[in-house]
Amino acid sequence: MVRLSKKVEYGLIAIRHIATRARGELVTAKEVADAYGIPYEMLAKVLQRLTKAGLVLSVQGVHGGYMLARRPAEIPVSEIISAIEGGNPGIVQCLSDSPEICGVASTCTIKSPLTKVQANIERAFSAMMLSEIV
Amino acid sequence: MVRLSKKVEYGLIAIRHIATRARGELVTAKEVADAYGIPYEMLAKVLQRLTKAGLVLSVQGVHGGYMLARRPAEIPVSEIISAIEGGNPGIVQCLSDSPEICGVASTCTIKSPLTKVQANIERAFSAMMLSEIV
DNA sequence: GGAAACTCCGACTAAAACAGTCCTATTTCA
DNA sequence: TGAAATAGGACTGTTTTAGTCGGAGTTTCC
Repeated sequence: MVRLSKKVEYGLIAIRHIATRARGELVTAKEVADAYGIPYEMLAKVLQRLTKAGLVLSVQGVHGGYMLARRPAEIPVSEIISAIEGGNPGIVQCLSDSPEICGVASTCTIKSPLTKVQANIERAFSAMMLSEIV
Repeated sequence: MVRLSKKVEYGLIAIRHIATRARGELVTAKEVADAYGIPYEMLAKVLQRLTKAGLVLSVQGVHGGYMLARRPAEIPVSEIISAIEGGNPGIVQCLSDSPEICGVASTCTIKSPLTKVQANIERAFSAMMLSEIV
């Protein structure tokens, strides 16, 4: 029906793992990759995106690693997902950010009803905080 | 965030179009394709799947076409989607029908929390009936 | 009975997205 | 300086998606 990408899956596992640690403690990408059998380079890139989005903080150098930027109760799952996936493509092309290149645009009849469904889905992800999955 | 395929989009447009007609009146795939600028052969295949799933009835022959098998208020959008997309692949591979080939399966920590989110999404689609989008 | 109009069906191709890999900086610390 | 870590670009193979093609089966009309 709907499907999250592997990257999102990995990202959720990783950020949850980080969340289980004491606040301020650093966790390396390698540790997470080893713990769950996730390809290291893939995971590294996912964590970089989470860093860019301001969800986790990174420390470079030999004793570096990642830590949460906020408390788990303040991080909605929806934000994790959109940080990894990039934009916010709608449930249907029509509903995405990008201007209408829908093809059926002018005659599209299902756009407005689907807006409601989309809002429901987003609410489902927004309502769930990281703290709920640790 | 989540995205429906073009086929689903076309299917929704088509079945909605059919639903606007008088009960029992036949609508051809060509009519729908022309009306919305949808590739004919693609739409035909989508309608075939809807037929197989028992959502619409098809009549062959020169004055054939499609009509709804039930009243719009009795057709949930979720059923339309899964009729077109086939199985019901979960929000994450772990949650799909197929037995675990997840890779991280044994150590996967996010599976159970996501089950709730998935249930919410399915509810969002199940709650909306075809009659609500005509 | 034959042609036309339509549905039905499966195989095929092209393009895009996804998952994963590789390689190289850059930063930090011992 | 070298090891360990993040940062990030480029690349490849696989899968999914969108769309096409060709043909077969049905019904209706003449």
